[in-house]
Amino acid sequence: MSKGKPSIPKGTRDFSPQEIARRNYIFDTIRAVYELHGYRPIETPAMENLSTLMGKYGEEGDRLIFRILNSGDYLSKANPDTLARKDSLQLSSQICEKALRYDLTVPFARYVVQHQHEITFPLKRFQIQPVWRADRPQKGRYREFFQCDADVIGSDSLFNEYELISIIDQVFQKLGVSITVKINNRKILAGIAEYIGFADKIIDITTAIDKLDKIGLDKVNEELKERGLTGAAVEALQPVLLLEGTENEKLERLRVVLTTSTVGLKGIEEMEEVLDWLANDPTNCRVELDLTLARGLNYYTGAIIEVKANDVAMGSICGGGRYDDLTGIFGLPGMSGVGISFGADRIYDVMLEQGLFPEDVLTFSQVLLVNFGKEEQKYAQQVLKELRKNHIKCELYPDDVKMKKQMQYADKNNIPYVLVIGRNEMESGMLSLKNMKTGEQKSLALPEIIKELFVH
RNA sequence: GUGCUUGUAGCUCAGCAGGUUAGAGCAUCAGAUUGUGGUUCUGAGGGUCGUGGGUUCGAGUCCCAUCAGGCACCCCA
Repeated sequence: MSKGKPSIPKGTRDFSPQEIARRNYIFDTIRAVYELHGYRPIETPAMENLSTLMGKYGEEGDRLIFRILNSGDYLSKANPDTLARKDSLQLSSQICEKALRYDLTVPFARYVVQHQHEITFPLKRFQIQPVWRADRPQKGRYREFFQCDADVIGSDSLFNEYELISIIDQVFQKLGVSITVKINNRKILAGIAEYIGFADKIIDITTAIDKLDKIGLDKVNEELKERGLTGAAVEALQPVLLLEGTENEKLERLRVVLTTSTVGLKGIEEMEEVLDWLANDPTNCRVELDLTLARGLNYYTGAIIEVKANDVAMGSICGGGRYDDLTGIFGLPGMSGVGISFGADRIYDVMLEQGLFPEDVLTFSQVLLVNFGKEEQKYAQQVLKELRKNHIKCELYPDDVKMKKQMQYADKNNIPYVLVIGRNEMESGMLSLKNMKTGEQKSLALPEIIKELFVH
């Protein structure tokens, strides 16, 4: 980097018109599907009180929250001891009251509690906004990125799980992304932990077995022992890890293993019901029961959902699950919710890599009017007005420069048509409409031009 | 927080064992073509080789430090 050159923080990005156009295509698709299913939009502030966020994402999560330094003489309020000890973590909680939101789910929980008396439950809401994480950026990982959440809160029905999976299926079908939906249930995982005698170690067990396809069975077993499991427990876990067959076969076998676990059986029941709803309205994509799927923040209590793009090396592009008591921490217990979140930026990367964006999303103006000078421009001004009245996106080249330059402008900006209005055209009223893709040029009166542009 | 890796033009890179005024392609701008773009041809602008120090007669090249990117782990969208 040379000295004076400006830059932006690591892990953040500028979005140029092309990128915005493509990103909007993703947002619009998701939004349309959400709306089709009765979800309603909300937005929450970029910053929350730090106390709202802290402790909701685990120890690691707390570390990754971007804190906002208080304004004014913030050091005077800090505890002198903390300051002297140079205890950054503790100090930051004394001099930072606000933080950038880390996801959309916790702010949503806060929103629900705060607005509980205005809300008619169950509430179906969606939210498309950026979130920030002080993570180390790498492929498919940014410090500022967009999440597209949909949640149903205040309903225990597993129909919601089905509907969200169906939404995932529809969105990716529309976008042309080939995916696999992986589902699991936290209760089944709890049952497994109980079955092997380490109910209290469920987090350790799940984070270890989550890595199965990444590091292999042996390494997972090693890690399980490191995390405090006995050899016998690891041994007992093996048949569960290696389950195969259809979704229903897997569940049948699990039912035998987990026969003594009430939670486990409940999880199996839940899973069966979701699969049942799905059987009545099959998805286009594959929906797979994956017992090694343990992801999901620690507040998930039921279903866990994760979406992987097929044939692309990319982390999950959509995730979700059910949380029975998310609002409990904010003083509203017993409110169950289930939600999903599309990672727009990762979806963007996948689609770009696979060339899935339609060409026409890059078209802003439908037609460019050539500028030949003052007189012609006056005529063109009226044409512009008429086109716009007919909702045709158009623009006039603002300067009287040579035609080549104006044509290049149209070409570079993906403007599919150029309208040439010179002396001849003004006299005859027949304007020259050029199709930039085919190079074909037609001499047409304005009403015909409007008709022509309207179809395309 | 841990490990690995890379810094040369706006972008992608070349620069051969340290040796004259640091190169290419793409992009940009201009001209060939003053009413027709995407192809072609010609030309131009643009670099204190990330920064600081060291070794040397001489450093883009070697050494050290530092800063900044990238990738992987952890965790996650």
